[in-house]
Amino acid sequence: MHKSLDDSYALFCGFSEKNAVSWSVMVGGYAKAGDFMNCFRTFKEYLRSGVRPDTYTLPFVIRVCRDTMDLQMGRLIHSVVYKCGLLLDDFVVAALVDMYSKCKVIGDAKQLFDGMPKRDVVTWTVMIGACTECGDPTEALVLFDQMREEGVVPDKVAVVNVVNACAKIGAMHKAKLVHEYIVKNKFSFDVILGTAMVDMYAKCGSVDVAREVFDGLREKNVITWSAMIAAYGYHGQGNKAVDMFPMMLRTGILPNKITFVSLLYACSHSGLVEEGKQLFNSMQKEYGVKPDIKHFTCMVDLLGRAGKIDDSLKLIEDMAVEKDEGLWGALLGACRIHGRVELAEMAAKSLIELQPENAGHYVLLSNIYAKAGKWKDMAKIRELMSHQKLKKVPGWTWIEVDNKIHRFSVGDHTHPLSKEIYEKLKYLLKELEISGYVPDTNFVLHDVDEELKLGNLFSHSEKLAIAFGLISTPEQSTIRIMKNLRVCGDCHTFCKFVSQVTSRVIIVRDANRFHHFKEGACSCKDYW
DNA sequence: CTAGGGTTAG
Repeated sequence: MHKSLDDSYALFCGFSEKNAVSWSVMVGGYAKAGDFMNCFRTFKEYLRSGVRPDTYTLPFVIRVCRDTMDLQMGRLIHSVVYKCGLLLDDFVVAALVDMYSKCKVIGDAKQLFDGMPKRDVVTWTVMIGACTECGDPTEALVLFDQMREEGVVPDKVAVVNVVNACAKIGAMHKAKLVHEYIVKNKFSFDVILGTAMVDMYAKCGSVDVAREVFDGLREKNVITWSAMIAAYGYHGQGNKAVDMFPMMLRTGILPNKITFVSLLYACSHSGLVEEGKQLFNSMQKEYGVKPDIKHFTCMVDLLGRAGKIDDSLKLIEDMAVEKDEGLWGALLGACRIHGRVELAEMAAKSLIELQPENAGHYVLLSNIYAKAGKWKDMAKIRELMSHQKLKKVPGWTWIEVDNKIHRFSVGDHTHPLSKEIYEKLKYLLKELEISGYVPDTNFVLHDVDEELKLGNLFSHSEKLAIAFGLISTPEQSTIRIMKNLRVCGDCHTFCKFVSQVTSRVIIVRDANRFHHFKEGACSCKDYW
């Protein structure tokens, strides 16, 4: 397999004097060829040879650690870096930061980064990407500002990383600033930057601006088209997503696996059952793309949401692909919508078997029991959860006001305007109740009495963020919020009423999709 | 002799 490298290695072994260059060519050669074993082996020989590893060789081995997620080896090499006195070297540190971030230990990455008095544009870029990767895009955006303050001029790759941070956090105002920056500094919209921008605007809540950017791009490839199709999907505009497909084909671009995931997702979230079936049936026959578990999951979701749960079961039984938690999750979701309690139990059991530590599965089943009034079963699930010390993932909601991102958790009192927020909420609830809003305590998973439940529900992070948005943004302006979990059923109803009573458009990005609330209705048509 | 960039389910 690595015949040519074997020859190189034989030749290399014959060198009477090996220097840093010949070592690094050999180590790097194995790394590039994906031969990790030999890469590490040669690197160890290198260390033993007494020649000091340098700024050229080390990044190769560190990148192998990143690609194999070998944190242990990564830390070992970090200690070698220290011994070689290369902790201020941009190439080496950038590689280490990248390795730590892919291994999800952002603290180690940041510590290294902070230890450098001067950092080049690549090292900054890697650090910015690391923050986004590890779930702190706010920090990524702060770093972008710091970088410029220190006089480091961002290039296109740096900007793509910032665009990604905006996309991930959904910060529309920041997104526009970054866009202005790109235009002002005359970065050309190549296909990668262009695609990242399409994705950013869509994920910041504006699928129309995403489309404008898309239309303005000179070059588009299958990734660009897939990003646009996916965007229509998660904004609930399935028809537009489906319409893009023939347009894409006409430009001579062929679909890949992800294009079909995006298309099927769009169909399932807009109730386009026939269109979805047709695409699913044609993907292998006409385009040579073999359906994998994700495509099957979309189909289970598509059929299940539409109430065709038995068809969806049939599909699961007949499929020749290994079943995973996502698949059972889709079935469970359908059971939740259509009140199929017994089948839900079966799906939940499969899910819990696969992932006994995932609290979300228990919560979903518990909510299904709650909706069906099966309190005893619900109590059993809760008991199971507390027995295993399973905690729900904490929910957060973000809102961007005055170019600052404000974050709320349930019952949060840490915001400087906390008092005003709760007063607004109280006032708002009175108004909503007059319009017919009834709080739905079924969605509260706590063993507390009704009054406490109400208090809890009242202070969900979504509601706090919306109340804050109402008091801190101009009347009539759109309110955009982002949540890390799925929006709860009561908050969904709440948003509809708020949009009605306050004449505001509210755009909510939750963990799964966008909800556009306007005049008392949601773009998801309650089909989520 | 080196480095950092875009799409996807539940």
